[in-house]
Formats: sequence, C-alpha cells, structure tokens
Amino acid sequence: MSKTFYITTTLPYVNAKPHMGHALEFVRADVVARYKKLQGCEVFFNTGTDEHGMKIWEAAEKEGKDVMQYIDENAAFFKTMLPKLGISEGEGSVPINFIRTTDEKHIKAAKEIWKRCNDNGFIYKKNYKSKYCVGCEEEKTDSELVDGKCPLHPTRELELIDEENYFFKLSELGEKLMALYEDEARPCQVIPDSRLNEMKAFVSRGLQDFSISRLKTKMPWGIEVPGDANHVMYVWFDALTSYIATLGWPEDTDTFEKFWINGDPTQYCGKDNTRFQSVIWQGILLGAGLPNSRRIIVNGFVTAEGGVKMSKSLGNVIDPIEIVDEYGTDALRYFVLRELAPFEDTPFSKEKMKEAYNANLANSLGNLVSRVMRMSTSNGVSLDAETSEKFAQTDIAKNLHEKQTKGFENFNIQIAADAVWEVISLADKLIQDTQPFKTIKVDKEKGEGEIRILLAYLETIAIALFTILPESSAKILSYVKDNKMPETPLFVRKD
RNA sequence: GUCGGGGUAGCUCAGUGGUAGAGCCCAGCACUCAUAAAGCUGUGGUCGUGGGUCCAAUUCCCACCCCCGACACCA
Repeated sequence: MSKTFYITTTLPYVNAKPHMGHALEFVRADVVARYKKLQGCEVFFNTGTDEHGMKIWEAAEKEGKDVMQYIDENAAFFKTMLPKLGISEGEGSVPINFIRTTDEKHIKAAKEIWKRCNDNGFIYKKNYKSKYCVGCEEEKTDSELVDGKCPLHPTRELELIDEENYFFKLSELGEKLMALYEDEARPCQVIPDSRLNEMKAFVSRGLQDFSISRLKTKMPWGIEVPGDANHVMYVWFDALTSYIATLGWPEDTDTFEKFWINGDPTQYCGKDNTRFQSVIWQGILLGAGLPNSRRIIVNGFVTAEGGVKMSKSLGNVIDPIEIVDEYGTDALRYFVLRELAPFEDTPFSKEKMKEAYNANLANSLGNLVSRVMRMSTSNGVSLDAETSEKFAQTDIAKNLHEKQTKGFENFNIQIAADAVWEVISLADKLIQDTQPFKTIKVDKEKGEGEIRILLAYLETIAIALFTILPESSAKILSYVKDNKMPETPLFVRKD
C-alpha cells in the first residue's frame, strides 16, 4: 500500500442546497480518509464546490443576485455542512481541502490542462449544431427529444443553432480508455463492477468528440479559453480539473507527485456522474498526458420512500442537516454508512431513520454502553491491560478485525459496520448468559472478571467505530478509560 | 430495441449444488445490569413462473413475466 493517499468527492454544483446524496458521499469519503490515516497513510482529502456554468448564471439572475454573491452564499451551505457531518472533526480526522472552481489556483489549472490538451492535439474548433426549443427557451439534447420534437412543445419546430465551439477529441481515446480499466500497473478501477461494465460498454460502442466551450456572448460565466477571449470553457471541463488543482498542480509538482501520482487517487461520485469521472475525466487526463485516477467509487441514489426520486416538486426531499439536528451527527453517519446500500439506490425515510436509530443506536449500542458501565462503575471494576490484550487475541476480536479490513479495503463500509454490530450482539448475549450483576454478589472475583471482559468488548467496539462514528467512539473510550458512567445515554431513544 | 443487474420471511436486504439467513415488525420468556426501556428465545419463506441438466437446484442452463440501470453534452 502507498504511504500517501488521495481521496476526493465530486464537487457539488452550487445551484441548490446540499441533499442527502451529498451527505452520503462526504461521509463515506471521510470514513475512507480516516481509515487510510489509521493505516498510516498521509491522506489528502478534497472536496469543494463547482461554481461555473449556465445554470448558476441563470439561477443567480433569477434571484436578482450578483453571481459571485449567489455562489458565495451557496458554497457556504456546503462548507458549513461538513462539520455537521463530522467531516474533519475530532481526533483521527483528516483535514479537508476545500476548493472552489472560482479559486485562482483552480482557474490556473483549468487553463493549463486546456493548453496541454491543445498542445497534444486533442482540442479543435468546429461548428456545433444544437437544437433550441423556443417554447422552453433552452437548448435540447437529442435524448430529451421525442420524435425529434420537444415533448413539452410538440407542435413547435425546433430551431437549429449553429455556432463555433471547441471540441475535445475523445473519439481517439477509446482504445486507451479500455486499456486503462484493465491496466496492470495503474488501472482505473470503477466500483462496483456493474458500473465498470456500463462504462466499458459505453466506450466500446465508440466515442464521439464533445464540445468543451461556450460562446461568451451567450454565457459569460466560465473560465476563459486560453488564447480565445470569445469563448469560455464548458463548465464540467473546468470542474474536473479541480481534482488536481487542489493539489497545486501545475506549479506544485511535489504535492502532485506525492498524492496524485503516488497516492492512489480515489474518487467518490454519484451514479449520474459515472461517465464524467471514469470516461471523460480520464480522457482529459490522457489528453493532457497526466496519470489517470486509480479508482472511481460510484454511489447509488438516496431515494424517497418506495424508491421514488426525491424532488422538490414532490415535496419528499429530506434535508440531511435536519436529520443531524434531530438525531445527531453520528446517527446520520450511521444511517448513511450501514442502512443505505453501499452501491445501489436505497430509500430514505424519517420512519426508517427513527427505526434504525432506536434499534441499533439507542437500544443495541447505547444501551450496551449503559449497562456495562453501570456494572463497572458501581462495582469499581475497571479494564486492565491484561484483559484488553487477552481479548484482542480472541476469535471475536480477530473476526471483527478481519471483516472490517475486508469491508474497508473493498470500500464496502456497510460490511465493516455490520461486523461491529455482531460484536455488540455477542456482548448482550454474554450478559444474558453469565449475568455478572448476579455473579458479583456471590463471587466477587469471578464477577469482576466477567465485567472486565465486558469492558474489553466495549473498548473493542469503540475502536472499531473509530472511523465510522468518531464522536461515539471517543465517548465510549473515555467512559471505559475513566471508568465513568455516561451522564446522559449515548443515544437517547426517540418516541 | 440492445446490453447489464435483479426478483429470497409482512418490510429492508444477505447468501448457498445437498433439508433457507440477518435486522426491523410480531409473539412468548426474563427483568436483582441497562435509556418507564433496553435483553433472550421463537413464529414466519413451495428463494418470480414454466421447463431442462444432475443422485440432489433457491443456487447451473433455457424460455417467459416483472422491476431497475446503461445506451453522451443531465455540473
């Protein structure tokens, strides 16, 4: 394993407030970052905001705001959400690098990568024909059309717009991309396999060049194309560059080498982003002569109940911050990490949240901490190094460690979390079977020994939760260490 | 339409060529440790339908039905 590790989320587009999918992506990336740090890696953890493009331009205009003011406000929502999700908070955390695509260093990097692609012959100018629906007053893509007409305005003829745009020669990179997914030395893995298959199918069908600029007269909110003041970069061309701009590329070659070349660069994204990350971004990197990403981890969507899409118009959107405010940071992390499928779409509902919270946090984990700590504190029994070390050698501890490693190494945090709850359940069973609270009254030494073992369980559980529920992990460890009863339950049961 | 994934307990999902598993829900037991409630035990499924291969299929193969995803300019 490499001694450095790079991980990034996709940069959320700031035309809306954070939703559950963002929270999911941030939290999962945070867990992986913490895990790698625990493994001894120096970790670079990146996120930020994507702030150019037509939609932002329009949204700002609609709200009658200056664009910069508008994106400052929206970027702040994302930035302030991070600590609420426990990102980069507390011991064991990895500091976040937050890049905005309006940052000076990002703009520099975007221009440089453009230049390099251009120097390598991957950028050219040609006429771009787009279809414009006068009814909607917007451009339509072919996939949006039904029988060649706008489904919302089927009686109107589409207007053809013909303008000059810069294009990227993705069509020449198909074979190289296919080879990249299978490369032995530095493959670009797409996780899970089903997404990789989709991408391979997509690439093998043949790739087309695509436009990477917009006329400034039509849409000025973007990074100016080097050497052509009439065009700005199409938003995602610049946005993708942020993953290396955050490292100070192109100037800071040391940091770039340390983390991008040698740091196993790992990217999280939502499933709607698979192609951008694993084909287009890799294509741009190839075009610029830069090393590929090592891994794209694709999350499913968080849906509303019944698997339907969360949307404002349906009124079924759940704000992650609202959940944090009601249940706490670790509770949201718990849900996102264990209750939501690691790679598939999964429904989120407040009922499910409450059910899972009560069953697995208040009852299982929280209650176990309470009952063990009551036994230990009221009998003055504390954990000693010997019991702790001995417990680490048990099959229970070894099995937990094995499963956690397997889960984390495969970016399946659910498996790593499941393993902890297995141990929690074993601890409860042990109490039921041995009843140390009874034993201690008839055989002090035996009872104390049993309680000490339970404390070792607790310690093991807390350590295993270090990356997943950092707040709770720290609390439990301090209860055990100081032999102190929690003043309030770890997770208060909700009615 | 083409390609890919899936249809397993009331719900959310694991899993396996040899008499089906977890969590939640529900029911019983216990309650002298624990958050006016935690715990333990248990009920519960002809593993989408119809064929086939095999001593044996939920697990492999074929067909069909249903669901989901991909099939480019959605930041």
